[in-house]
Amino acid sequence: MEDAGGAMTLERIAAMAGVSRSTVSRVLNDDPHVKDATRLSVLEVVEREGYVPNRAARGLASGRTGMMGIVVSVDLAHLFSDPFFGVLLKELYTASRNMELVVSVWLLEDAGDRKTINQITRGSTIDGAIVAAGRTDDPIVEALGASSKPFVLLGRPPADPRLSYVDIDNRRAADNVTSHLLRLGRRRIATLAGPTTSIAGIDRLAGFYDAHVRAGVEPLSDLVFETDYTAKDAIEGVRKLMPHQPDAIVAANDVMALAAMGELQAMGVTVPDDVAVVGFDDLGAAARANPPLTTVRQSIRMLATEAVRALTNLVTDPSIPPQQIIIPTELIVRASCGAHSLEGEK
Amino acid sequence: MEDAGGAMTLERIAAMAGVSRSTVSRVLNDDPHVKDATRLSVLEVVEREGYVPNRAARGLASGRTGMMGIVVSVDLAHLFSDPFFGVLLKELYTASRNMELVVSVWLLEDAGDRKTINQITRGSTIDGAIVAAGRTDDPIVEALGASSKPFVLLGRPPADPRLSYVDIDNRRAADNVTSHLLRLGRRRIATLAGPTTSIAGIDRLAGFYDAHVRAGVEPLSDLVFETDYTAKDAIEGVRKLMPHQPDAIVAANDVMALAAMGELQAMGVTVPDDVAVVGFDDLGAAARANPPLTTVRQSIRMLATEAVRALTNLVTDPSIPPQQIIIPTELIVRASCGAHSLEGEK
DNA sequence: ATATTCGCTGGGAGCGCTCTCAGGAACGGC
DNA sequence: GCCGTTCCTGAGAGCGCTCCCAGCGAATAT
Repeated sequence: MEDAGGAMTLERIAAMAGVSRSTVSRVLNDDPHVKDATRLSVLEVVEREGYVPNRAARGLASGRTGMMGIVVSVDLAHLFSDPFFGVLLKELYTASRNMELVVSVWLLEDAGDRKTINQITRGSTIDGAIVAAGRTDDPIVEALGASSKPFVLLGRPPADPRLSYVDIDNRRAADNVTSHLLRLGRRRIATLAGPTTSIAGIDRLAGFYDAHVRAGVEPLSDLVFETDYTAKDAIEGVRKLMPHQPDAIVAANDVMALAAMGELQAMGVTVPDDVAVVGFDDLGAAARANPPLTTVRQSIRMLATEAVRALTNLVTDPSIPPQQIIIPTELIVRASCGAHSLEGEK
Repeated sequence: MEDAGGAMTLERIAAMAGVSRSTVSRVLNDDPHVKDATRLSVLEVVEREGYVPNRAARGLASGRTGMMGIVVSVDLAHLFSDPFFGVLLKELYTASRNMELVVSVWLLEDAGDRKTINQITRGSTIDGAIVAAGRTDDPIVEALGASSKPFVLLGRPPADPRLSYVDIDNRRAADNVTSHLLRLGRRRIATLAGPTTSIAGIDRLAGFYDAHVRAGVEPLSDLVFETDYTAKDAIEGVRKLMPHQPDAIVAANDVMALAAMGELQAMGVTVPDDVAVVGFDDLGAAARANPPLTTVRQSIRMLATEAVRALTNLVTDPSIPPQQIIIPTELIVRASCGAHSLEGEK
């Protein structure tokens, strides 16, 4: 398995297999116009030699690089404190591998980094990009929109129907979890909402209202507290909300739900008897909490798989319409909502 | 700034600037044999057009791709629960960007993933790799060693002098922090050691002993507890160690140090008066702990910068000897060691 | 004055692939 | 038996760049 003196080329593989360069190329690209016997003998040589085609040559000749960019334009401190990104990266990687794509990473620390933006949008390094942008008015989104480089956003952009994106159904999920509490008889449901600058925050709050409207319950404005998704904000929120006597709290993520439970218990409030608490994300810690946290599970794997699939479609055929995909979520009922018996409900 | 109809090429830039292809190429590659006036006028056109050279063509012609692989072969669950990797990735990215390199990511979930290993070692996708491998007998290390692809390991390999690596000085750091405790009069110092399968664990334990030997203090075998770097192990360790009456605990990382402090306090033991505690990593949480944790700070930025630099050297000139670099650490003295007054000591 | 060097520039070859086109072999229908 | 069709294969061009060599004019040496 050593290096056999200099780089292997298509031509050399062809000579070894006793066919032409073209035929080997066809085999490598799954062209059906090759006799099975020929294909097999070529593959045998390819396998034996551990031959890997030269990506640069391939890219130059075909115009496609087989590389996908993962573009991250979010506050980095914020990014890595949350295990979400690591898992997302891993799932995007796996999905890309399944599509035989190489993943390159582009971090935009400074949103106005023109040089990097230029390389992403105009450079020939990547065929397309999957973009995680904190703000949807991010310059990279605009720059990609103006270029002809295909890209897929992670997270629904505010209202631009020309963009491709993959997102979870935040609104319906928040509706479901809130409805669950209403069904259990809670009537003074508070929420630790996400920031109104994030679409996810807006959507989750909208779902919270949807549930109330459908149930014919008046949502109480005193019971809405806006946060920045942090444990600190959650604790402050609980202190501000408790005087208004909520009987349940819908937190916009698990980090806040767990912090809220802790603070409630420190205040001598029983969860879920006095106040039910539900979260969003289904972090590993949610199941281990005391009481175990009722929450919304989102499949990051599905999100990643669909994002890569959508991007591949766009790269393969740029004339197709924007790809807009919503990933369903799953309500995970545990004890913190006061309905342990319903465990397993979807 | 829109796309100006089809991809821009060297040739077109050359025509616009009124020079030849070769001259533009020289300008782009910082070749000194270009008149300043010519260089300026070419750069002006390049800038104005937002021209980005075709990476595939460049790679094909030059034999170098300008891409660096970050190869991660560690248990992924373990990986992303620790903020370390995220920070490392970010720093590696930044260092690479400074060197005009594009970063591609390769995760080896299954260490025996021959196809991926083959692409890394024999493919022409990357010029070289920076490798974070959990075990040094990882197949990817062996495969890279057998290939001619330059690579740099993050973390010292056991004893192979032919490999390039960058590591922090774990042994000296552990020595320093232990010596610090000895200097403060502690004589029954326990340690929550890392696993003996990890070089970092071995080195830190060796440093722990070094300090004792130099101080003429006999280390007590009852006071060494081997862990897997987890909070759970730390708590178990504290329970096992306390009957042997240690007056200090050296934890192999901050996660364990913090867990140990918590457990000690739950047992009614005062930190640092009864038992001093020190850690390793200087996580953000270390400074916020109560009492604030004395620990060892390692510069991940420096680690990343040096790794990229070393790899660049190897790629540029494959004939140079293996690059072996040790990054110094810094002892951060806070209150948990019982020497608050020494704050700021290096 | 001519010979030699030097600084700068242009042209040609070719990196290893893909893709189009052309053509030979095998096959069926008449 | 010939022609049209299908199946498979090979040859050629060319993707956009780098690198080497050659060549030009100007500066320096003889």
